Amino acid sequence: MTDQKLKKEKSDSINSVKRKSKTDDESGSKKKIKIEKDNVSNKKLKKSIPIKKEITTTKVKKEKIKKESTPNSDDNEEEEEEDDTFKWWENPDDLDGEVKWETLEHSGVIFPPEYEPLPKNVKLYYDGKPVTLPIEAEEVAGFFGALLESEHAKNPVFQKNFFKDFQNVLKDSGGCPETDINSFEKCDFSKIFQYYDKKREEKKSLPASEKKLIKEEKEKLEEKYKYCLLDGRKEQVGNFRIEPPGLFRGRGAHPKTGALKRRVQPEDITLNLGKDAPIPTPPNGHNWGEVRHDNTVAWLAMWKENIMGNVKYVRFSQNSSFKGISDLKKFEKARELKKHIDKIRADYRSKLKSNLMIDRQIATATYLIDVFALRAGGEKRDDEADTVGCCSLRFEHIFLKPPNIVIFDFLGKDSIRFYQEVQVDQQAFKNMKIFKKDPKKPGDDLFDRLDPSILNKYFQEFMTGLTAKVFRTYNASKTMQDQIDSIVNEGTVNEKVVAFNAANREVAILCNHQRTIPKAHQAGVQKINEKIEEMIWQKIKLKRIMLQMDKTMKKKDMAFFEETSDLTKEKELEIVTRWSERELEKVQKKFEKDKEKLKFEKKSISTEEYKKKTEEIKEEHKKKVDKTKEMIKQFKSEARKQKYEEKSTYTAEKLKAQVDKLDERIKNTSLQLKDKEENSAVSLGTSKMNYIDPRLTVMFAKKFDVPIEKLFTKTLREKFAWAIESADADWRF
DNA sequence: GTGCGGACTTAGAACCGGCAAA
DNA sequence: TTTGCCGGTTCTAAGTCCGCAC
Repeated sequence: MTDQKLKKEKSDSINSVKRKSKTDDESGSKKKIKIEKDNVSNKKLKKSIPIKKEITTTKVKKEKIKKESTPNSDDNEEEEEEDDTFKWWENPDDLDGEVKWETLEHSGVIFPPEYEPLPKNVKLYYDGKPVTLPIEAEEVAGFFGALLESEHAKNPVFQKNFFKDFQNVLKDSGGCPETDINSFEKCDFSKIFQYYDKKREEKKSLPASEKKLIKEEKEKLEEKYKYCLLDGRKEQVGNFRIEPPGLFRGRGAHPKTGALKRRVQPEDITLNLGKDAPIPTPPNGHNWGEVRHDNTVAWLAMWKENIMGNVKYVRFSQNSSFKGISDLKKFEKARELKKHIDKIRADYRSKLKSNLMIDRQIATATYLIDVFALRAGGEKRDDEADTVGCCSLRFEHIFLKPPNIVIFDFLGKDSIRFYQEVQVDQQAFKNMKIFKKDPKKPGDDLFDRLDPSILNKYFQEFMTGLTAKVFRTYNASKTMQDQIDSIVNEGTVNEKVVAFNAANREVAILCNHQRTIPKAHQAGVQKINEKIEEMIWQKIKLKRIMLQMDKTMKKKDMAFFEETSDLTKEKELEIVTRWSERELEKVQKKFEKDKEKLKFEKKSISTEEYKKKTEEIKEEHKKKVDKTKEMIKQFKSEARKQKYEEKSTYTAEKLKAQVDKLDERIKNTSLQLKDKEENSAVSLGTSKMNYIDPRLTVMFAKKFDVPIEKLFTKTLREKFAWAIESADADWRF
């Protein structure tokens, strides 16, 4: 199987985890838990109809919710909560079906706070002069002002879309009395920005107690929205807060980025709840748009958003039984693919040579989806960012380098670049060449006969419910299983976690999960590099002192002293200078801060005391500056002369011990740097959350004796409670 | 078969809070 | 004690896929 080989080569080349040989011991795994035993087939899941677990009256239950969720009932609450959890996975026969629930009660949604007008003195400036805006327009100007220093505000498309909508709102709300606002360039939002920035600062610098109070207040207000009653059981609601108005932040080159996302009114909301459930009261003076009782869906409320015309839903939270059930089904479906994958691979391999163009395209696309984990790639509208997946790949997205190298270069979901130079199957290469043949030109579809529905129909021939995305789940979890199999069970817990993360990283790379390199990354790397450089400087200095004390040492241990010649006078001076500047800066900063602090205290102390303290601070600062300068002077002179001060307490042993300590620190810092660089552009979370069967993680934790808390955060532990309780150390994907 | 809307999963960015280093 | 960083959480955009109407 050439492609499997290819795949293996691909992953081997990036894999740095220790390996051991291992036979496939699938049959050996114990099947303790019921899910495992039954292996919940999808058909079975679909056919079954939910059975009501408890029939408790709403009133009683409601009181229970209130009691349980008071924030100060601590431990007790958790225990109670534990008992109350609906363990759906213990009865997998009862899952899903067309009808999703029998009764559903909830409190509706929370609306964002009303707009708070700017103070009279904070204004938009137009053509250099302050102008008055109707409140509606002022709000929109404020949206832009608040983001003034972000990247969005520099994007011309963002500016254009914002300004168009701003002008419309301005017109509809009566216009600006002083002047016509018709040029974005003449608008100056800086005063508005400063106002919001100051507010942000104020909020941040509030005393901890005050912050806590505000938080508690908010929690109290939101309490009842957080939970709902689903078939009499308490379940958590996810996004019960309605999205606040603002400017649409589309990803990549989105044609509508910056457009005004208008305020959602109760009249825009459709609620979904049980027929007999009390209807939550809408905000004063308002009505709900619609109230529905549709028990075939899993949402509590929805509204239509005005930018793209998409529907937004209020749903159950990630740890709800709904999400758990669909996660389990998703991974079971991916595991089912295991049984069919050989047949599918054989089929598309043979169809790569088909005489029918459509079959060749299907086969080639399937190959790409299977081997390179591409997404299906549905068609997109003109008013969306131009991103592609497999079926929507165009002429310009692949470059062919004979004999069989393909360079993929395109923007995928979220405008994340997919760039890979890979060796592909010889026949697949030939096919892609044919698909690009004249008269095809840039802008034309590579797979002109395909769309995801055609491809998915082909997949269903092999397995019901098989679609393109299942391949991603399957290959991701399969990769993780293989990676875990190759990890040797030894070392500290931390080392095992590092090995697990390395495996996780392989999956993230397969799925092309990236993140933009954090703004501070480059600076951070430089800082660490400088730190390492300075530690080496310290170390060499110590070694040179050792030699100053006893020249003969060099002969005794050449290797140890070898690096003493690595540091040139120029380099050392450079390091000393950098160090000096930083030290002086630090001292100065401290001084500024002390002064600032004293200014604050001024009101509460006498003038005399204030004077005294000022003097003290000045004195202290001067002392520090003098001391630092003296050190700088010494270091510089040492560097120039390449001769270092020997202290009376020095002994060869003590110096050697210091060198060892530095070596250890350098090693640790270098490791930290490597990790930082390797992870700077890869995001591990998405694959852990969506692609890696959580039972693999649980298996790893149990088999390698790593606490699950080291691998799953609290939210993930809640989301994957079903996996934590059902997989053991022998579990296999 | 095609186009479209609805319902769901998947995704990175933004935000927040706690903790280690200075 | 403060600050800056990092991991975790929240937010909401952007995909996939299905089913229905024509």
